[in-house]
Amino acid sequence: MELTLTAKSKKEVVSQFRQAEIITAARKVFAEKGYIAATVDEIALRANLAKGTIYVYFDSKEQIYNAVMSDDLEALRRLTVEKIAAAGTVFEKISAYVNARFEYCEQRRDFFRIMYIEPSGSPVMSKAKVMEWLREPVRLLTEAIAAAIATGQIRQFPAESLAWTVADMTTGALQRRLSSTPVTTARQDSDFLISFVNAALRPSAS
Amino acid sequence: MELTLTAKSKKEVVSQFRQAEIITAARKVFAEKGYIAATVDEIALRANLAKGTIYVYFDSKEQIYNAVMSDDLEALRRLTVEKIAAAGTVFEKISAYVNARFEYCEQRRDFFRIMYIEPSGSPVMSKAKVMEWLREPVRLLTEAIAAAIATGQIRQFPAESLAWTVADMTTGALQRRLSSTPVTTARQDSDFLISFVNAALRPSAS
Amino acid sequence: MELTLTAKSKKEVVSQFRQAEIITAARKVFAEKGYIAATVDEIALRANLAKGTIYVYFDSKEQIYNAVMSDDLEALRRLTVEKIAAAGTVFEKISAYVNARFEYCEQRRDFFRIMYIEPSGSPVMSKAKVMEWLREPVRLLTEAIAAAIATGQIRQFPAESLAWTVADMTTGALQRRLSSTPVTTARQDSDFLISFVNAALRPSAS
Amino acid sequence: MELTLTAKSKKEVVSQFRQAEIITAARKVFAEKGYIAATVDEIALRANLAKGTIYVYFDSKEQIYNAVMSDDLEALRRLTVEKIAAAGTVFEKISAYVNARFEYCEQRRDFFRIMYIEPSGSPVMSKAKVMEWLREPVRLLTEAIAAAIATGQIRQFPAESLAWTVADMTTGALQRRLSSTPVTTARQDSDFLISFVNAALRPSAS
DNA sequence: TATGAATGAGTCTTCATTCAT
DNA sequence: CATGAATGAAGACTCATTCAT
Repeated sequence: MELTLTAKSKKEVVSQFRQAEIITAARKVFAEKGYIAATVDEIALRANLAKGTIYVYFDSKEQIYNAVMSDDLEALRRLTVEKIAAAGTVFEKISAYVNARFEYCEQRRDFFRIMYIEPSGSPVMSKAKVMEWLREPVRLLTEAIAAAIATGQIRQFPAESLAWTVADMTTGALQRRLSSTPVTTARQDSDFLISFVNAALRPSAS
Repeated sequence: MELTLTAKSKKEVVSQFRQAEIITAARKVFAEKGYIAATVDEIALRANLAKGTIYVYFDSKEQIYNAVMSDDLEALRRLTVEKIAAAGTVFEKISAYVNARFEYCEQRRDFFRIMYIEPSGSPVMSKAKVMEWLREPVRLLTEAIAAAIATGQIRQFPAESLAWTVADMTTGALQRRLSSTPVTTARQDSDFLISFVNAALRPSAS
Repeated sequence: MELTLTAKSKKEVVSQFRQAEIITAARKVFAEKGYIAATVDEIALRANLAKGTIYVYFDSKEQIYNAVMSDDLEALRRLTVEKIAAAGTVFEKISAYVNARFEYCEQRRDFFRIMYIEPSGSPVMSKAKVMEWLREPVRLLTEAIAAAIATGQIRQFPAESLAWTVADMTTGALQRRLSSTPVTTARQDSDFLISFVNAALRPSAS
Repeated sequence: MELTLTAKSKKEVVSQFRQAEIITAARKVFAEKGYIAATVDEIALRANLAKGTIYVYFDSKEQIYNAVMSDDLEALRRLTVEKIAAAGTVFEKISAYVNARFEYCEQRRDFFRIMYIEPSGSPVMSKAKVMEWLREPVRLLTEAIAAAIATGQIRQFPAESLAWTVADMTTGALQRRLSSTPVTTARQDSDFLISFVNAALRPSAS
């Protein structure tokens, strides 16, 4: 019994290890080439596996892509949500969102490249899922903003639009950092964004 | 004499018409599929032409893509630049930028889809050109902002970062409108963006 | 009546003129590219005609090729046959063959290029015809040689093999002159061939 | 250990076998159609492989062509050079050249068909190489002839022209045997050529 | 007659996926 | 499980030929 169990576990461990290896290799390739131009051959090469082996762990190129995305999207979602939840004021929550994005981008350039640069040619099914993943932090932001508006802490703006705008500004800044050699530090960029939003939010001095 | 002239003109007109037809068809296909996944076959199909005919007017798929992009990028650039130039104050100039973008997006959804969604796999040469095209309006914005800061009209922010952020916010808003059925009107979105930026720029009441 | 006749003649003249123009252009293109790689487009270009016009005078690319070949093969055949007939002794006849070839090659490099370099991909039907055209001069040579052998003027060799060998030597020499910049003059080459054959033919001093 | 070695060898053997199969099939197709008219499809068909499989072993049609040519040209060159080197007198060396050509042609009709019939459209790079390959035996012949002339063994002729003429005669004879059903045996043809050359070379009985 | 735009069959090449070992 | 050879469906591009003007 135990033997079998152990054997199974071992297999599973190995299996998970392989999957992770493949995902890591695939992430790089997708980031460089985009979904369509990426070849399973190259993913296999970078994973130091034979092409056939890839198909032992994944059914299709699309499935690999989805695995890559789920992996990172989930991590990014969790990180962002946690940071936002941990923050106190709206200002801190917005700050938390921006910083979480910048941090994760620093660690996971490849993933961000896929996210921000990936074509419509990528598997469509996941698009909805992707949106869902990204939406949650914005929802948290929206709620915090709505509450702050209600208590007059900040100026009256449509809460959801505002939350999305914070997201857009962040995305834009990161995207620009990824597509060309940045002339400013990441810290400068995030600080600017935060102070800019803060300036806009401060209630008008009536 | 006139006959010859007319004849020549007619041919040229037909030729230009065909090119335009192909560009229109290609724009749709590129918007839907991205550069790599788009097939010349489908472009031909949508233009109601045989595949071979496409190659009478363009040398390659890449050339079609470049034609599509140049066409729209130049129009967008001109429109934006003109509107900004015509505007008086910084606030009006920012407003002009946002509105120009929203307007053009309204007319040219397909083009915006290509712009915002286009993969890394697209022809590289044009990428640099594209950047150049997009950069100019931001440069104008940057200059106006820098001047306004110098005269104390608006709060002190890094001018270029600010200009790009305006662009990012606009892009983000449009992108979201394109990828899902929007719940707000375009007018509401652009108005929000403008008032948000204005709020941030107003010099602190010290 | 006469009017009609004249009109017809004029048409025919023009038609023949056009055909000749096309053949001339085609000869050059076939010589440079070979049958398959040659395009009707380029033939039209060189003939200063529209592509469609080519098809007014010829039914197909193959027919153009055949016209080119017939044209030159017939001229070459006639020239060679006449020179051989005009010559007196075997030695002179052989000399005539070699010289006719060298001369014609000098004037019609393009044709020779097609002849000697043309692929198996060229229209097969004509191949047999081509052979027929080339065979006649060799037949004359064979007869002259056979007669000379019978009278003991020259050494005993299989007459037909000998005649073909003279043709081969000539062909080979011309071919080499065509494919690289020759270091010897045409005259030196032909003189050598003739003296070589003469040396071989002289009856053994028994 | 041995197992591994054997395994590896087996794969390599299979791989080499496949390459050879493809080359063999390609040789036939190229011989029949010429480089341009030959299709990869047909090569695959004749090799009993799918088209895609061809591209597992070769990168392009051109590469296949080069492989075919290198293969045979090198073998032909070596055979000829060896036979000439092994021969003693000039007469024997010439005889060796002719016989080597005839023998190889007997075994490798397809190759000779490509060689003698190949169009101008074939890959250009190899053309120079081909010439180089063919030149060496002629060089050996030239040297032997020059030496024999110097010692008065044979009549005075320009050595290089003479060597090329021997080559031309041989080529011509083989070409004719290939393009139509020969009425003479190969032996008769080669014997004739050799005796013909010998007759020409014998110093004049002064 | 002359034209050249339009056509579509045919070519090389790539690559996701399968399967025998 | 791991492999990588084999496959064949697709895609970009070419060009001989046709046909409306």
